[in-house]
Amino acid sequence: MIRLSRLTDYGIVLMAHLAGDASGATHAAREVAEGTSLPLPVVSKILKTLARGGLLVSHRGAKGGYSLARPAREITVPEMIAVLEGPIHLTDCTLHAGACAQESSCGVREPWQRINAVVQQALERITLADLAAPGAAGSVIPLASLGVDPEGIDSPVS
Amino acid sequence: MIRLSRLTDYGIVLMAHLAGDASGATHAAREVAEGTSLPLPVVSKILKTLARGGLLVSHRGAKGGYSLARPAREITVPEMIAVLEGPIHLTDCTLHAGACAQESSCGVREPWQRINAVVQQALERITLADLAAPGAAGSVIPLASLGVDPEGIDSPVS
DNA sequence: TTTTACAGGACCGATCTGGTCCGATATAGT
DNA sequence: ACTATATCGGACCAGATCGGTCCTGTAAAA
Repeated sequence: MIRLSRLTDYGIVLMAHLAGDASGATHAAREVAEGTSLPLPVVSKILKTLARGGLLVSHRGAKGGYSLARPAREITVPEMIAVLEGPIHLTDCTLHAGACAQESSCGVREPWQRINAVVQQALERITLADLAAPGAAGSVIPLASLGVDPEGIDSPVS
Repeated sequence: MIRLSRLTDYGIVLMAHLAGDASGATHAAREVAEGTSLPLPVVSKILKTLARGGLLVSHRGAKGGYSLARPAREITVPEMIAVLEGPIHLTDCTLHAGACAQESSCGVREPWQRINAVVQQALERITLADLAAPGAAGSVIPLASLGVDPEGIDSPVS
């Protein structure tokens, strides 16, 4: 369903949670787990992945924990996705050539590359800061900058 | 990886193959399988799904086969995806509320709904006809209409 | 009536995902 | 120095999903 895995979903929620504080202080995994009502082992695992991917910095030992490696405004959605589950590519053939037996006759491969890029770019304009907005609701995401008319969201494309 | 399943990928290739002829004639599963170099059982299974979803019309019996239910220009990518693997929703919580324990505090849910819509809309502007272009290459997909500058595809977003 | 070809399943193996747990290591405080 | 805390890195497992095959029934054409 063009979906991302639940772990990735959780990961972004965790990132948003950390960005929500924004005091720059470190937060232990346990603390984040309680704050998000997610099981500690899962949270721990995901935070480790995010730290290894360079989106979080970790501090070991007592009073240790995680904090954002960069300001929330500079961390994009596809970046998080890439760290959590690899680079975005809708189909196999967008990644490596030769997977399809008849690249010559199919003519679909090249268009997919572009579609892929379009999705990637659309997501790239959304930063963690957009997701971490406390009250949420309303114009959190600058839809206009995505080249999409907000009014048209619910209506079919002509 | 924000990917769609291989079956879906195949399905779109098959649709493109059928759209490539455009004489409106019916094509048997075997014929399509040979034309795309894909195993017959797989092709058969996918074509059945597409027919059940209303994107293809089937003709049984001798000289039977499949043909497009509508002109290629009127069949969009998300439509095909929806038939092949259900509606597009990036995360669980975009589909049904209550899956997340703390919808109040997380503030991520609502933004995701919008992101989802953005991706959906971006894909909706691409029709089967765009994918079926014979020679392919070049400006098959009207990137301009997607609100994306073609020159920026390979360069990072500022 | 025979042949062709779709309809609708059941079915299975392989892979991936979600989730848990463990020992090792590094830091802060006493 | 010692202890408590908390990340690091990996192994590990059950369950779900996915890709793929096959079989029986039914409709249409020759």
